[in-house]
Amino acid sequence: MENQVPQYRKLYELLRKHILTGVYEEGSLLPSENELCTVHGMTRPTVRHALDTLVKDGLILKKQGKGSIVRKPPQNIGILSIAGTASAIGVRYLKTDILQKPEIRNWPETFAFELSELEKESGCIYMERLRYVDNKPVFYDVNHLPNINLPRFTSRSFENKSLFEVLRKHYQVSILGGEQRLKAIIPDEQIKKLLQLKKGQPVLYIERKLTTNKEGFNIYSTIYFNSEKHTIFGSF
Amino acid sequence: MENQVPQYRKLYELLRKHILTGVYEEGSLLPSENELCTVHGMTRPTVRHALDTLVKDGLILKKQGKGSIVRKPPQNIGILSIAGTASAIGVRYLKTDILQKPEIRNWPETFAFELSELEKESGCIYMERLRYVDNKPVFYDVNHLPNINLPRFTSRSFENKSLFEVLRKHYQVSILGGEQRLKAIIPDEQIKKLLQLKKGQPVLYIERKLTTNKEGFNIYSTIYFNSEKHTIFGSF
DNA sequence: AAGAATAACTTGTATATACAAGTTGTTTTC
DNA sequence: GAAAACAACTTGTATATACAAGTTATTCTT
Repeated sequence: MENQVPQYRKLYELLRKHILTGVYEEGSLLPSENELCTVHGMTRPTVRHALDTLVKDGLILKKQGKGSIVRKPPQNIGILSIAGTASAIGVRYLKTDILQKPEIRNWPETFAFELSELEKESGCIYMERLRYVDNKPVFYDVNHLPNINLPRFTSRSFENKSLFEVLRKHYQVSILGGEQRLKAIIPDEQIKKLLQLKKGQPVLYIERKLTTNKEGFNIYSTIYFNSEKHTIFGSF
Repeated sequence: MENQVPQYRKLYELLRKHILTGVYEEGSLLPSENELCTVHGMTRPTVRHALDTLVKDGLILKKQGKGSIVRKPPQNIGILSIAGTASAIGVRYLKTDILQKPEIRNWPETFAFELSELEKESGCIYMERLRYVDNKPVFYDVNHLPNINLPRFTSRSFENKSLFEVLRKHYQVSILGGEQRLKAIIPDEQIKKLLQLKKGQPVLYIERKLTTNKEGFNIYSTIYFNSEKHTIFGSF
């Protein structure tokens, strides 16, 4: 009754947290499968299920006879973490301004992607963010998601958490994949102002649709990215 | 002795082939797990392992109580097929000009990526291509690959074959993954001329490193893309 | 001391089984 | 005839077990 979260999932979440918070260092070994079994009171298939999920996330790398090697991040969803051309460290100190708190709206008249009936009916949650590296704006994103089964979502704080993290943690929504289109454009005045661009400086323009484990629940984002001092980085 | 390929892998390969060749249509259901068990003489965990791999590939989508839905693929490597904003059909009629036939050179002094010792020693093969959609140039790429064990490579024709196809077919080199960095830039005069750009039109600039199944064999590309009428499209 | 064999670990593959939970069509009930 | 109950499917989770295969450190042999 009370135990709707499966065991392998719990172990996965725990290990994931420990990897990301640095309990296990990059390059070191996770406890062996048998150890994890005895410690957490489960059998090997269950433990392996959890580890498989971590492998899929790219957080560990398994080697037969050796163990599970902690791999810290690319942590990209598809393409999309920011790598500073000088140092990639700055990423972790990314600050976020919420320009528009999540609010319920109608879908825009013209939309870059096609919506399902369910999505159309549900209405959409809209939010805008401006993100800073070294106190300079580099990343402006506009997000649309369907208003399906997300209790209290509009009152949550996203200040320093990623949107994905909130969805994963509180609503068990995980990103399965997606598609995106990229262009180089000369931005309009509004974008130019927001990103504090120099005259003639082009921006990366990205339209994305992310599919999730919840049927009919997709996340739509439009991104404007100042690539003067940073680049969009992706590994695959 | 002779049976080094695991059963789940065989089943995976078989189902994969059947999905890609159209034995199962998009949206239809795969045989149930129990059916697959009896047909192929294995147990459910083994069958499920095979199906898990297909899910990871994005070739099927499982639904509890329902079955495994065939999902045909985008099947891109990372980002990088071109989708015309008007019609994506034009892609197939992409023409290629070889501006610089493959030739052996030294590695550039400054290079966007770090090279291994092996790669440095081997020298590099260099080639440039300009690619057209509807007889207009949209895509200019500069490629560097290490000169490791590629007999007769510099004398091959790449006119209408993809570089990857030649590598795969003739040298058993397959792409495992890679990383890339993207920017929006204002191009210099040379690029502007090559891509026949209007004044002030920015281009997408991409640096890529592709890793292959051959240890120490990576492919490095620099791409300039005119995104006025087309977009870079990727799914993941 | 150097190399070969071994033992003790690790993950990989596979079987056999059980019940939970979601979906769908059929049967029963009203 | 319509709604509720049921049965028969589907995939999801989990246990218990066994052996194969790769890695590493130790022990034995030379």
